[in-house]
Amino acid sequence: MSQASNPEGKAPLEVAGRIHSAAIHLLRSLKGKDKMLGVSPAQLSALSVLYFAGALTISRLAAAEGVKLPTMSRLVKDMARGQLVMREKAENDARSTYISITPKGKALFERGRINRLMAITTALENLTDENLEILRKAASLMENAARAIREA
Amino acid sequence: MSQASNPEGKAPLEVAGRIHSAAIHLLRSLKGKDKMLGVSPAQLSALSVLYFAGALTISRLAAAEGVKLPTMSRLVKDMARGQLVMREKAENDARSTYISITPKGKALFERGRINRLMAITTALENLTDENLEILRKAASLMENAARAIREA
DNA sequence: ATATTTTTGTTAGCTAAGCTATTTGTTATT
DNA sequence: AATAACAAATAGCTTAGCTAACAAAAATAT
Repeated sequence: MSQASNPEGKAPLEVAGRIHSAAIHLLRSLKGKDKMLGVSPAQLSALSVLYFAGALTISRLAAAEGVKLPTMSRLVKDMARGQLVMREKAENDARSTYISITPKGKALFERGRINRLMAITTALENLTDENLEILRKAASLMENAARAIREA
Repeated sequence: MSQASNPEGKAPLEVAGRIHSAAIHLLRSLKGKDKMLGVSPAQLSALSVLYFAGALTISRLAAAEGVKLPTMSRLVKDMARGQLVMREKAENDARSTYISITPKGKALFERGRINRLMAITTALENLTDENLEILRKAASLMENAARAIREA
């Protein structure tokens, strides 16, 4: 067992609270940065999945976003109308449609992403390399935790 | 100057991306945990501000949540109908109303908070004390960054 | 003192995003 | 061949966001 004490076992709960709060506050502080893109948060979030994961069926996209299928169906319709994504029939299965991001969608997403990351980067500007390394490691731990929770 | 190299200056941008992504994924993984409370995400989030910050005017509550005043006005109306918050006239200023969380609202919020924190705690269960300490420090750095972004 | 402007909040009316239930077409199972 | 399961779309409802318009109170100017 590599773990150390945790005398009362309350440290993890306290750390959970801090990380939870920090994640909420960080994302809330960024909420305003997407305004000028003229696209909604839900659409931006779906675009992000398509950007990184590539083409997905509507069902899978809905699952990835944690929403129900009809919600994603309409979201895709709206994004397709705005030329942000395109539909492709699956060749195996006539029921499925693959959704992929268009160059226009990609460009828009990248613009928004830069806005957000620049805001964070500026806020991190004066950190030491040690602190940057702490954040890097913490990000990895948080991704693991997120996966564990998702699969629980 | 206490900072070290950052030869290309690209490390902070990369760390920003990782932290941003980790925060999104962590919160998305928790999205489902509030279902059984029977109260909406927007209401839960407003309750959380009232829980920690105490009584606030609707304007200030709206600002804290990053929404416009009419949005919060209606949200408060709905929460008041559900006995989750109560209104109190300000004695100085007849225009203002202070909103505070009720015992019922407090109990509901605490139940939801425990759900979320237990999920995270379970996911963190096998971490070493060193890693817990990394998360604790990272949370603090993220709160600072969030404040810097908010005030930018 | 009075008039004007600013602030606080509400209401109305719109759009977007979430949901469940229903329907249609397609694939898998029996 | 019949039935069950699945993918997607649509309809209809609720909630949450917005702007615009309004009322009342406070602050500021004249």
